[in-house]
Amino acid sequence: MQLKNHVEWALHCCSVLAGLEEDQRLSAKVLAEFHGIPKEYLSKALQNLSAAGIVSGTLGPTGGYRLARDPKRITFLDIVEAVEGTGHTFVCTEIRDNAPCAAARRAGRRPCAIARVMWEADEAWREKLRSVSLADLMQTLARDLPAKVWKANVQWLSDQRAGG
Amino acid sequence: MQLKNHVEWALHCCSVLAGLEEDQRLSAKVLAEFHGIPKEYLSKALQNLSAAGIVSGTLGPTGGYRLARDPKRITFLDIVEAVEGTGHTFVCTEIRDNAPCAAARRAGRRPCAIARVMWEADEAWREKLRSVSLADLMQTLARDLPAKVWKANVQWLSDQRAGG
DNA sequence: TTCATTACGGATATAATATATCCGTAAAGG
DNA sequence: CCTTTACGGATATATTATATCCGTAATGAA
Repeated sequence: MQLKNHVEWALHCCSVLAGLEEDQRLSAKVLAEFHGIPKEYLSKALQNLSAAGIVSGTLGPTGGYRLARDPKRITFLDIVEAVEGTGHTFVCTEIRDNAPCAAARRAGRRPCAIARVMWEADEAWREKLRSVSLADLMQTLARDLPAKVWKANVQWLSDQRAGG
Repeated sequence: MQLKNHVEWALHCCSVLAGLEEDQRLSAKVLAEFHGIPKEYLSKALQNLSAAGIVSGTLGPTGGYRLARDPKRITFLDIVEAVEGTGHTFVCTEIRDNAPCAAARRAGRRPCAIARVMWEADEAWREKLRSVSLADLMQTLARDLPAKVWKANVQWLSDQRAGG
């Protein structure tokens, strides 16, 4: 069981967008080149983020993406669910009902006890992702990344827009 | 991202095995029939459980599976990992290094800040699964299941062995 | 206007994984 | 000796992930 690489891409793109000035935008092309990933496929992830209201995309030569709201109010879970969906990792197919001796009385019954535990684990996972915002990540990155590297990135990104 | 159905099957099989008397065993065939699932494919899951030391399989006409140790000492995580593997749901491909302007200094560095958060969420998921034992599940089932249903199941299972 | 650039979305192709079946082997019991 | 069993390898099919391609409409610049 693995998350799709869209999740990794989306998280990194959001962290880059979070470092932008208020009126700046980055195109899918630049984001793809910066991360060394295929542009067309990345676009799908960005469109998911857009549909989820996490980023906002605008058309035209000066268009591109920016965050749709304050990084404090964007959680890891928001981003992950936007590209990966909101389903449980565990899908209960109610095989308890398949027993040849099983009573066929399924109405109004509690969910399978096994599924309940698995879903609680899913919720613990979600709760952790819900507890970390994009702003939190930026703070961590500010500590982790050498200022030199940070600056080089910012420079390169703004060059892309300038150079055309 | 979904767990494979082997996880559901393995959990249900273990819960059935946990209800057995000390010297009883159940064959893959009976377990498959009881759950209405394909025997050959279920066998793969049971063999994984066996390799992980969760169940013990014996050959011959009276052979089959039983739990390899006390249900108190078998956790949901043990079972899930036996069939699903122990990998993280989030795989970090270090795309931060793909930036055209990135310094190529990867040695001795902390893991990516994004990956760290995602892995903490994975750990929260695992911790929850680690906290619930097969014995806990049996207690829940004892409360959930009407005595009548429970008895019918036990009866059917022992009939399989008797009837040949 | 005209043109280049962009997000967006549908259609399609390819690779990887999940799901499943089949069969041979060795062990164990009747 | 025969049946039943776990076990493991090989193979087939279905589903999903990954990726590409192209048409459309919007936007800004020349």
